[in-house]
Amino acid sequence: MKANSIRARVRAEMTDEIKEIARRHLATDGANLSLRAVARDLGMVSSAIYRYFPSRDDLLTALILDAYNALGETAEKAVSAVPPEAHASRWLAVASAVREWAVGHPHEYALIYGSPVPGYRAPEDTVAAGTRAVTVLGGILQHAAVTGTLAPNDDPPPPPDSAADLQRVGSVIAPDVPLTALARGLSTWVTLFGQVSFEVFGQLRNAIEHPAEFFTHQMRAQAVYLGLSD
Amino acid sequence: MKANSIRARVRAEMTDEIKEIARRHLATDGANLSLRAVARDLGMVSSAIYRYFPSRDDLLTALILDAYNALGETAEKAVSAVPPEAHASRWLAVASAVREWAVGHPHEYALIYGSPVPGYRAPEDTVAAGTRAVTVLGGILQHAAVTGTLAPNDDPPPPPDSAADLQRVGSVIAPDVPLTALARGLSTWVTLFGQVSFEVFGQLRNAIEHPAEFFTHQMRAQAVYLGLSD
DNA sequence: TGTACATCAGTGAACGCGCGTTCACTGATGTAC
DNA sequence: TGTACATCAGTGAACGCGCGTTCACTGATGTAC
Repeated sequence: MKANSIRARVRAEMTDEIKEIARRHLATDGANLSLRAVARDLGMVSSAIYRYFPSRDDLLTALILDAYNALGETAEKAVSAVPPEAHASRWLAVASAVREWAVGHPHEYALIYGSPVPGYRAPEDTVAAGTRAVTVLGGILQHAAVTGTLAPNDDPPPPPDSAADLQRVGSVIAPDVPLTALARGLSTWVTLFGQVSFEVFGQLRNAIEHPAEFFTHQMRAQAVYLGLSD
Repeated sequence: MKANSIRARVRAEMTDEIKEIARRHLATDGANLSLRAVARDLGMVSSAIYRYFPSRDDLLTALILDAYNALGETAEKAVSAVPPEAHASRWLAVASAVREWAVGHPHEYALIYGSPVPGYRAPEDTVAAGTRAVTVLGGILQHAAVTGTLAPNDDPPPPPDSAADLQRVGSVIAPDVPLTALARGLSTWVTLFGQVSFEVFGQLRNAIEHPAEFFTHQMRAQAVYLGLSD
C-alpha cells in the first residue's frame, strides 16, 4: 500500500514533468506539438510517453485542461484578495490577473483562446474548466446586484433570442442581475479577451506601445460601463 | 508583347488557383499547410509550385496578405453603401460585414486574428494591409467629429503613455476626434474582434445560441457608447 | 513570314528529415503467501 | 522474514507515412532577326 503510493507519486511527478516540457514546446511548435521532441528533452525514448498518455491528443487535452484551470485559479485568487463590496476593484483585479497570466503564458493562452486546432475536438471536461473564469465576473455582478450597488442602465432590452441566451447563462452564475446588465457583462468579458488577444497575438504592434497602462485604463472604463463601484 | 501578356495572364491565373486550393487546405491543416498536398490537389508535382512561390512561407504570406485585403475591402464596401452622415448605421454595417466575412471564412480569419504561427514572422506589407479595416472606423469617427455630431463623453483623460499612443494612432486616421472618444473607439474595435473571435473560435458554444442576433444587439450598444447616431 | 535561340512551366527522382504508434523485450519494484 | 509471482516503466527496433526543397531534364511557348 505504502510502496504502491510511492509508485503513484513518482508516476504523478513524471506526468507533471512531461506536461511541463510539453508546455515549453508549445512555444516552438504551437499546437502541433511533437511527442518525439518532448521525449528527447526528457531523455527518454518516444514510446515511453505512452505509459503516461495514450496518445498525442490526450497530452494536448491535458495541457488545455491545465491552462483553463490555471487561468481560472488565477482569476479566483485575484478576486478573493479584494473585499467583496469593492466591486470595481474586484473586477479590475480579475481583469489584470487574466492579462498577466496571458502575457506570462502566451502559448498556453493561445492554446485555449487562439485558433482552434484543426482536427482536434475538445472533450467536455475542458468546457467545464473554461467557465471558471467567467464565473468570477458573474459572482461580482451578482454580489453588486443583491447588495443594491449595481448602477442601473437604460439600454434597450435585448431581442428575444438573445434574452433567452442571457437568461440561461445568467441563471447559473448571476440570477439576480438584470438582463441589460448581463449583456453589458458579456460585452465587457469579450472586450477583456479581445484586448488580451490583441496584445498577446501582436495585433497592437505599431499602435499601442504601452499595453499595460492602456489595458488598465480601458478596464477601469469597463467597470464604469458595468455599473460597478467600490 | 501580346504573347508575353498571355503567358503573364496564365501565370496569374495559376497563382490564383494555387492560393485558392491552399485556402481550402487551411481548413484541414491550419497554418501548417502542406505544399505537397496543395500540389496533389492541383494535379501537379510538388516541385512545380516553386515556379510560383519561392517557399512555403511565401505562399502563407500571400494568403495572409489576401485575407487582410479581403477583410479590408469588405469593410470599405460595407461603409460606402451607407450615407456618410448615418454614422451609427455605417458603424453597424462595418461591424456586420467584418463578422460575416469572418464567419464565412473562418480559417482565413484564424490566419490573421488567431494564434500567431510559431516561427513565422509577418513581413511589413501585411501590417499595412492589416490597418485597412480599422481605418474605416477611424473615418466614421472623424466624419462625426468634424460634422459636430459625435456625442461627447465625460470619461477621465487617458494616462500620459496611453494618451501618446492614442494621439499617434489618431493623428493618421482621425485627427479631429478627442482622445477619450478615440479610447472608446479602440475599445469598441477590440470588442468587435473579441466578439467575432469568440464566435468563430467556438468560445460561445453552450452559451450564446443565436450569435448573429446577439452580435447585432451588442454592436448597436457600441454605437451608442461611441457617441454615434444617424 | 520563317527560323534560331531564349525563356519558362512542369516533371520525376532524390536528399535528408521528422513524425505517431506498435510491439516484444528487460529489469526493477511492489504484492501475497 | 523470505520467496514466487505480478505489475509496471522504460528500451529499441520497426512500420508506414509525410514533409520542404533541390536539381537536371523535357518540351512547349515566346522573341529577335
